[in-house]
Amino acid sequence: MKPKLVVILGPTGVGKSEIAIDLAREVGGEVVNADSQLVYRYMDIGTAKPSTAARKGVAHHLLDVVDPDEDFNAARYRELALRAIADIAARGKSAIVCGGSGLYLRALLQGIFVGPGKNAAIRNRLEEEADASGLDALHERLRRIDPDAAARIHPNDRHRIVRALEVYESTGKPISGWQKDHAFKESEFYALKIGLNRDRKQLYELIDRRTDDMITAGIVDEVKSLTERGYGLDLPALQSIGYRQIGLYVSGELTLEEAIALIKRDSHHLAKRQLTWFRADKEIKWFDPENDRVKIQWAVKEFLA
RNA sequence: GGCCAGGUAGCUCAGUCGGUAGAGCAGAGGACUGAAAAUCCUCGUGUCGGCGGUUCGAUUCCGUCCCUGGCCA
Repeated sequence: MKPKLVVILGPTGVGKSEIAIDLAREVGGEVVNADSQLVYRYMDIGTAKPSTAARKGVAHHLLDVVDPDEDFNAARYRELALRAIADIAARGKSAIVCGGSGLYLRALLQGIFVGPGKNAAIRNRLEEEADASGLDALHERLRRIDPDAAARIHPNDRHRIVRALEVYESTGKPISGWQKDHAFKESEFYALKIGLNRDRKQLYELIDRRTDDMITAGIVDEVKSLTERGYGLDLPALQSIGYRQIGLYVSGELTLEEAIALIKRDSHHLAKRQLTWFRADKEIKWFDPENDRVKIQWAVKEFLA
């Protein structure tokens, strides 16, 4: 019998945290974060990290586990989440996984290929090559060594071209080979996937309001204090929505109004991308976070019984 | 009130030397295996401000009216 796992997922700003915390109180559970930005310390306002007050009485895992300049990724997430879930089970409690990062959720539930991790030396060299001789040249090289991957990766998709070449160069085995071996076969959990969604227009309005609240709550000071701690604005963690735009404001390249408008726009885009990812997963049961609270509770209690 | 510049896609604007129009942004859909809040792909008919005139044919030229902005009174 596989261990049971409750998963709360959905687009940014839809109200996942609140529902997860309520459920945790209701069933005596603990929350495991599944959001790629909430793992970073000192990044609270811009990530809409649930406050300690909101979390009161409910244990949370995988929040604030790395510094903003540390490497973090889906494989590492999987390891830490598996450990947290095992600990929760050992305590006789229910784990409630909550977050909106589709890849992290998939890595947790179905694994991720166990190949080479990031190789900074190779990656940096490939990036330089891309700048010097163009992305097309790299995609062409990929086509020669790994036609399967090249067929699936668009010639403009810089991240994936670089990653695929990185994997090949560090192991001599093409990434498509690693992926075929893994293929997301085994799901080691029996998961109840609860998707939260609401009317798109309403969702965007909520995101806009939340963005204005972030300004009031002091996201500008948060970004300044991050740079004062020595974290560069070019770090991947600080290139995420909110931090990137406020960073441009702080460095004088945008007005505050422009930065706010861009945060709203980019958050809409993010929400849309998240929904595209989740829509493809037919195991998800969808609910309206406002009107279906009771239904969600029933579903979870029935699942855990 | 006069003069000037405009009124074209939800927004900002381009364009048609007369043959009914196209970019960016917004918006929508999609991809996603160690950066994923990242990276990338696809999708453009709208009385071309209203009415009249010239013309085989007007969004384009002419007249007139309305609206917006600027300058002058």
